[in-house]
Amino acid sequence: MGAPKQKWTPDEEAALKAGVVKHGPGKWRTILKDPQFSGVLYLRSNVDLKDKWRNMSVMANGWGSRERSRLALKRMHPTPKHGESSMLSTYSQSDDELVDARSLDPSGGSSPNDGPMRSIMRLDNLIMEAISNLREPGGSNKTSIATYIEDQYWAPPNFKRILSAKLKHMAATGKLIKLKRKYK
Amino acid sequence: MGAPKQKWTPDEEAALKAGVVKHGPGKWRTILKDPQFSGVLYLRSNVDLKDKWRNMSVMANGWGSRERSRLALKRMHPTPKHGESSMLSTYSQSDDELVDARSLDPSGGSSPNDGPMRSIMRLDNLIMEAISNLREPGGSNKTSIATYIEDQYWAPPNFKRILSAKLKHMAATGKLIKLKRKYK
DNA sequence: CATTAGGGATAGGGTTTG
DNA sequence: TCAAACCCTATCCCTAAT
Repeated sequence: MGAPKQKWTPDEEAALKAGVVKHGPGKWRTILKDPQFSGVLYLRSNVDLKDKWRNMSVMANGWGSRERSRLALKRMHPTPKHGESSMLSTYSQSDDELVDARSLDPSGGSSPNDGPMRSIMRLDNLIMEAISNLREPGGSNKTSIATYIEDQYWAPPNFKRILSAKLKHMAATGKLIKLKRKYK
Repeated sequence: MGAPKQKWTPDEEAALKAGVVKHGPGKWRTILKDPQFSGVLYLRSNVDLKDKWRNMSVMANGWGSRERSRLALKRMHPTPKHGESSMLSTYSQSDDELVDARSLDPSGGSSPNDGPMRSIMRLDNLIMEAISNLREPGGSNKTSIATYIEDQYWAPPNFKRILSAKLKHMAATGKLIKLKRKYK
């Protein structure tokens, strides 16, 4: 029914590895268009590259299940630049948790399967921990909070956007006092 | 380098639908900043809203029986041990139509069969909001309240009759005067 | 500079095949 | 049976246009 299976040759696998080294994982179309690899990989699609890389990563990860393959890659921390980020400080150490919608709804489409959700559920605590441990006079800014959390824990690639939105929401709901600049 | 996918929750989808009803499609930033929805959608960007709406619209238009039957078949494969009672409600529950978005209350939970009642219960809030925002000296009359609500939200064809009955009842029970005075 | 529309790429779950 | 290879599509990304 489907297409006949095209088994990956050692040359193709080597080219894929080299492509990931050169362009990074996730840049499948870029790798494919690179003249350095297109001669070997011209039979493959960007989706093929992604799928094959997933399989290779699984094997490299001790023959675990495919779901654990995410752990294989490490991430780099972007250099934080101090500039025009807002200063924030805690306003109450209240015990009530501000939990976002994802964690509230046990029936609605959330299985115990994805890591980002767990990260989001802990964001309030992480932010408090960051501000508390940083102990910067006048509160901590967005950048240093992000840097602290990324240094202490794994963070998803779009973590800065999530954190920014979370801080904005906490400020809007009175969880944080805005010191220097106001959001919105 | 890619992005972990943040799956849309039913609450987020409901808020987006309600936001489109209120502000119109294409007003993504406006929807996002509306306090009525920001509590649910604060993790999303205006582009996220645009993308999700596109996806939802596509599904509402050309979604045949193919996908549904495929998923239905898949359901029967694992664990053929129990009787027939497990087939009841889990699956057919999830297909809500785009057309029904107009009657959704984003702040409410998700009970399936309280549509008309919920609308009427919401009328108090809508009337209050209308009088409050109109700020007409001495309170607002029926016509201007209806105009306001119809301008801000979608209203069913018989809305004027419903509103009229509601206002009459509120006046008879003293709630209307109270509202008018409170928000004068 | 901010926002939106639209095309295109990716991530991750699911399915098929040798 | 099982994993490599392939499919599906919700979500995310990039860019032009305004």
